[in-house]
Amino acid sequence: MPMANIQQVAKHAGVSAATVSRVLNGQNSVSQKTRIKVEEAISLLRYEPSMLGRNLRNSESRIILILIPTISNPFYLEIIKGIENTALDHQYNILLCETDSDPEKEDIYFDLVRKKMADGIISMDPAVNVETLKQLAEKYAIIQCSEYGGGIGIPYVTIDNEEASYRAVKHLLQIGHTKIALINTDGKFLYARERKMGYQRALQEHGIGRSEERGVG
Amino acid sequence: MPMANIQQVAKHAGVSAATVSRVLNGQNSVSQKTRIKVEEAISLLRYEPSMLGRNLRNSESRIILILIPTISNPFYLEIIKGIENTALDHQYNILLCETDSDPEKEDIYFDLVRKKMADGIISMDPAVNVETLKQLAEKYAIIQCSEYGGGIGIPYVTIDNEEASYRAVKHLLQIGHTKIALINTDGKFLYARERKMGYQRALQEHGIGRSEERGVG
DNA sequence: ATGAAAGCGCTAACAG
DNA sequence: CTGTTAGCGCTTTCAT
Repeated sequence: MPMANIQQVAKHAGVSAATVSRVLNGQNSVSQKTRIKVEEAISLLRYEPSMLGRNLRNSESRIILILIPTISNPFYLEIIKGIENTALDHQYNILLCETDSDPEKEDIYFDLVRKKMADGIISMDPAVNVETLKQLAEKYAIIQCSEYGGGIGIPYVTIDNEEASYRAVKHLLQIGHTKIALINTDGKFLYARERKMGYQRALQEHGIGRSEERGVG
Repeated sequence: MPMANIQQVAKHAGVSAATVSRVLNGQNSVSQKTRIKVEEAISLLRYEPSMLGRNLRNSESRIILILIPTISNPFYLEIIKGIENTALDHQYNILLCETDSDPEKEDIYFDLVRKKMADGIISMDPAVNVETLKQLAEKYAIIQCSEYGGGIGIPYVTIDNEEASYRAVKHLLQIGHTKIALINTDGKFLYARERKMGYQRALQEHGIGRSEERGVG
């Protein structure tokens, strides 16, 4: 006995498929009486709506790709969990894609969105092919999500280095420290400059001037 | 400009959608000339076949669920990679599902196959709800894959303990050892008895009898 | 509040 | 070798 479809439920309930669909999607334009009839038919037939039909009709897959260089790196685990939980709350599913930072493997996954198997990509692969990603982003939902992100012209989420640095120093000040050093890297990196700015802002708020600065060979 | 569909490709190539489909699926019942016309139209329109249409038509999602208790356990990583590679070779995709051994989370994933969002499940969660899994297995493709598997009436893959033990001992014998001990656990476990049998089989083949056996408090 | 009808994009059976 | 036709299961106008 194959799985019942929406038509059979409709017949059993003595209504049209459209009405069953309305019940399924929680539209309030259905009378209490009808709703109950439909719900009974649904549980009687153990009906489960098919995502295949719905997805085609809605032109969506409700799948999001997450690109990571390697699944073995625990750095990504917490982030992935967070993404996944939020996704599930919104009836989306996550396809975890290990790229090994290999353009060929990447391309397999890009194809998935071209073929509408996935609705979009959250890339956490710093080595991702930025050109391809940019092109894809013209037609599909793409997010660049890593500290390397930003500045390539597609939506991204990254670390607010200024604020993070500010908060760290602020914390140290609040618990009583007054001599706080910043160990930083070369100012040619944006994130280094940002961190320094946050550091200085916190100190200035407490009326503490930076004392000396020195480089390391 | 929305993505072209199979009809538009057909029109451009001056053939029917059916013929385009045949080209797409590599059927050899298409003349060389027609095939070329179609391929030209495809690349001209940058056509990418939609999996949504195809999947509905074929009543499949080409997605397989892998259930694991936690993604953080490196034990599963190699296995998952192996599964995934094989899956990709066969145009299947893997949805990695962390269950936390929580029946509620499990159920979310079971629903995915009931709703035809996934074609089947490979469960590597020893704590999986066996009853539910058995029921699902009546209608869907379910594999139990872990050392705890087997004996619950659904297809499974597990370790051949007898053979593994046999091979280990055999190896030791081949490199010249003759006094080989088996450190085992209680015989009430099937896998313990199996390992012992493999151990003995190897020894017997080399004409070596087991010497003594003792338990540990 | 409800139904009829059309259509999402594709493939397969059948006919020629 | 190729086209016509039907239909996978669902949602959404458009009527009523």
